[in-house]
Amino acid sequence: MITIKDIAKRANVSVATVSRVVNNGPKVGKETRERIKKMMDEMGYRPNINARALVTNNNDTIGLVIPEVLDPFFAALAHGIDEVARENSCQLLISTGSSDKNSEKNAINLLQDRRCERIIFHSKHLSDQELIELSERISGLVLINRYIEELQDRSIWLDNYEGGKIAARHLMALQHKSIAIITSNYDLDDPKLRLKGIVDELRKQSIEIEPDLIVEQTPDLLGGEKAAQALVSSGKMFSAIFSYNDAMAIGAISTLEDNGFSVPKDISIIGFDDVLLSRYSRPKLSTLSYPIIEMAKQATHLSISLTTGKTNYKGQLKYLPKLVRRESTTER
Amino acid sequence: MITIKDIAKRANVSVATVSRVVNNGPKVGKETRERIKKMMDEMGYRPNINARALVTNNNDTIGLVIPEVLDPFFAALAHGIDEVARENSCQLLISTGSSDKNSEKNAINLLQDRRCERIIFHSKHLSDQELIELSERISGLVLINRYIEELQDRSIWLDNYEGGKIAARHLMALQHKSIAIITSNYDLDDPKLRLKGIVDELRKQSIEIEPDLIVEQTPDLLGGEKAAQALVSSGKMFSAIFSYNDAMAIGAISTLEDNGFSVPKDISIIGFDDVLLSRYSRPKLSTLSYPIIEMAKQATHLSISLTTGKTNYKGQLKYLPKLVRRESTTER
DNA sequence: GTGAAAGCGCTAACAT
DNA sequence: ATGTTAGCGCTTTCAC
Repeated sequence: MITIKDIAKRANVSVATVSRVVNNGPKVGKETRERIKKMMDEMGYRPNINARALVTNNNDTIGLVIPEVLDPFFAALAHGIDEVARENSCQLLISTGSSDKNSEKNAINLLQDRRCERIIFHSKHLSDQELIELSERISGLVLINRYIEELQDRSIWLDNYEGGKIAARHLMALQHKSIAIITSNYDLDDPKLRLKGIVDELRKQSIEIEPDLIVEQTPDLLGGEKAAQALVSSGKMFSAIFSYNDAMAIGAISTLEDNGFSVPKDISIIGFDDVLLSRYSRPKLSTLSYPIIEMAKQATHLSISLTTGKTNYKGQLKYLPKLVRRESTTER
Repeated sequence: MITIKDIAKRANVSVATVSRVVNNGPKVGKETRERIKKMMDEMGYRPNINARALVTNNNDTIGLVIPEVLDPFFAALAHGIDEVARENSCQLLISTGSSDKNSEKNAINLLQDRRCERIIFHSKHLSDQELIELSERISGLVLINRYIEELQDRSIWLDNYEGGKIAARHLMALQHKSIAIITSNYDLDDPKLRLKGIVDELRKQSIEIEPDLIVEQTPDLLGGEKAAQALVSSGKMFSAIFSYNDAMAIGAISTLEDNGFSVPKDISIIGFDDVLLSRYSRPKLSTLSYPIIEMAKQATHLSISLTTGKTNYKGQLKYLPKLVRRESTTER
């Protein structure tokens, strides 16, 4: 590998000068600059990022902590970050495995080992306090999908509670009175808030949800199938389902139809997230939008502005889901 | 940030000794080792990977070059790599944007700048020769979804041609004689090979595909919709569709049903890839499996074994798609 | 078993 | 405008 020294020698200048042209620094003669530049790509010089990082403590990397990359939701999140990162010539470094407290700590540690100053953290297991402490040590730390008051200008989040309410209003407007709920069995804020939102809003109209009609499962396709199976087997009546997310909703539809129920004729169902596929499911899924890509992009801008001293981020911090009405919900 | 020096000072030993215990090196007294270890996590010491990388030229990173991370296929690829990488305490570094020759070069350069020795490369635009040259400079370079004879023990690939043939046999077994094809409009080997496979196999039974019934589109949901629209508008008759991938197939189903055609009653359709969602589409999609996660994992093992001197990789290199028969294909 | 010291490739004072 | 030099934090000979 050819280094800055090789260039310096070949060009009869000092390494300092070469370094200056590499970094587009000032104080170097126009002629020299051109000469060195030419030499650099003749010799195929590529700066060693590790060496640079060692001295600057910045390696133009943006870290992302998520549970995994296979879930389309997280893939979308990663995608949004990647796009903005590239615009700012940063590379995306993914640290997966944030499925419990320890793995979250571990994931963030790995990023710190790399002296990664910019981190988008999808944390669901660390305490507020722990995150506050982390934020003091990591200047570019941004939380996504989580709101902490003390860190409110570093939190990009969606109002899940309001989302639940919006779904409730939609279902009530369609005259549904007996509503089942398929929710996640993970002990997290998101499902709780969505659930609370719908329950609170229904209660305003004196509609109560039967406890038997609230079923918990893993928040994925398979979980949706199982949940729907449980609902069907219970023998209870209901005309609509609120699903924690689209994946569960699509899984549920699959099971419902297999059991002879037509969606939405017999049962309406509304999802949450508006993943790409909800537009292509049969029937097309009514859902609540979760503008995760946009949020991810903003998080990245925020993180970058945090680390470049310009604390001039004026973007949005809180997002609201929007009702996306398609075919899976209809009048009772 | 606390460094190796701080530990050394505090423990009254030299940095060399500390370095040895960090790396579990030999030649350090049992008692000293314990003492230093204890001190390290008391003080919360974390080695600086950049510094280490500078001297060892290895930063325990595994690079991945793909066009983007949003596509579920590439997300799955990334996921497989990530899993094996983590088992080997490597971090996944994603370099996206390999959508043309220049961006592929650029993506791989960025990884090289980071002195990343292990790279899984999904290359569709660089020439065989260019890749061969690259492989000489990057000891852990592995190609995925591409076969190059000279690099055959570093290529993990799927036999697309055979895949086309398998689909053809399936459709013929169901008595279909007039078959339409929805393929990708990207100038790549994969669509060409799949197309050639099906055409060759049909021809064996003297079935020719009408040129009007071969339509090219972007290989995604929207492309599938447009392609199906074109097919429907053409007014030509056909009883089955071979789709380049599942995304297009699902998009096509959407359009077909919107136009009053029932799948598979009126028209059978077979996809390619067996993405997670094909199991949950309505009707469930018949398709050809593309074991991309498994392939990605093997690619990672291969890359790691390439860089650790043990060239003892004895895993699979070539993969065959398998017919996954579900509901979207039926007898004519 | 342990330490001293050189050096990885680069940046950033500080000279000139 | 250009050069000299001292590190950045670590690994790795080579001595002892």
